[in-house]
Amino acid sequence: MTAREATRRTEVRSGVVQWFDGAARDLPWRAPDRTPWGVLVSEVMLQQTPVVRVEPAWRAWLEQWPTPADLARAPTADVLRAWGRLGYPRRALRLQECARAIVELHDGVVPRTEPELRDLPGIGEYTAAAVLAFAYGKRSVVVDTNVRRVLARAVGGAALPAPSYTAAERALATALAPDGDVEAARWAAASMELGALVCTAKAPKCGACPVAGLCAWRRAGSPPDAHAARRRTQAWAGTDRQARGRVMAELRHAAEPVDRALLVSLWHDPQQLDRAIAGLVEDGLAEQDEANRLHLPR
DNA sequence: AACTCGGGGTA
DNA sequence: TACCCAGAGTT
Repeated sequence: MTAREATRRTEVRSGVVQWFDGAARDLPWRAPDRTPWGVLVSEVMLQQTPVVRVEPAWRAWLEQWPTPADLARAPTADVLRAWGRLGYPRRALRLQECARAIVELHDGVVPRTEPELRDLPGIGEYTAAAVLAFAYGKRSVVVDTNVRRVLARAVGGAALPAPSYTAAERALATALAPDGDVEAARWAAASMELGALVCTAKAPKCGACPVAGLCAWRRAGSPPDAHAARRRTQAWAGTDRQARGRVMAELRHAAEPVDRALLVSLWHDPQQLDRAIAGLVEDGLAEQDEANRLHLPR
């Protein structure tokens, strides 16, 4: 890397962080009275679910279960109902398992080291780094879909990052993270926020970008996405996932165990419905009683 | 490395 | 419609 490139990276960092001082959203999990548990809950809810949908669910969740111990002893059916339509309900299951592990292994306190966080159910590379930075203000390399896009454009000169996270991206993010705890945590929040508000996937607001003049993608003439041909979004209508979602929605609303005959009336393909139910039972999201009726786990 | 796993808002 | 969203776990 040339000295000029090193300088440019430093300017990108400082420009984004200064922008963040005036542009940061007022999110509840950033409030001064937040707890590490509140931060952890927010990060799990935000795994593939947009901020606007998480915010009300997060408020209700933290009111009902303000500590890991509270969630640990809750009926799982209540947990899955509170999760509602956030999507990927296995996350709710893992979040409760996570709370129980925190109680059992860490005396009810969210751990503050990366290995301990990574050992918790539902906590992967991103979430562990995010909790370290945002709950404890510790240096970590936080790379989510926003950061990947910001770095791909500003430093990599590409329209969008590759379909899957690469070692080169991790290395770049690691090299870019400031040395100090406070600075690294601030950079993590700022780079995510830029990706969420300005450097968006579609129609980026380059006119509002603090580092547009430094952006490698713009300097290259804003070339199109080189990976476009390899991207493929998963279908939704008629999929097993939709069938699972339909069953879960019914179980959430039902006060009593649900007869299979009722579920058949909700889905056009009985075999696919069977697969969906078997999958849900396998995942621990649903249970069958002696009369073959379905209900949420107690 | 490639899959699976929800659901809704937006263009 | 298609795309996108503060990813994790399994194969």
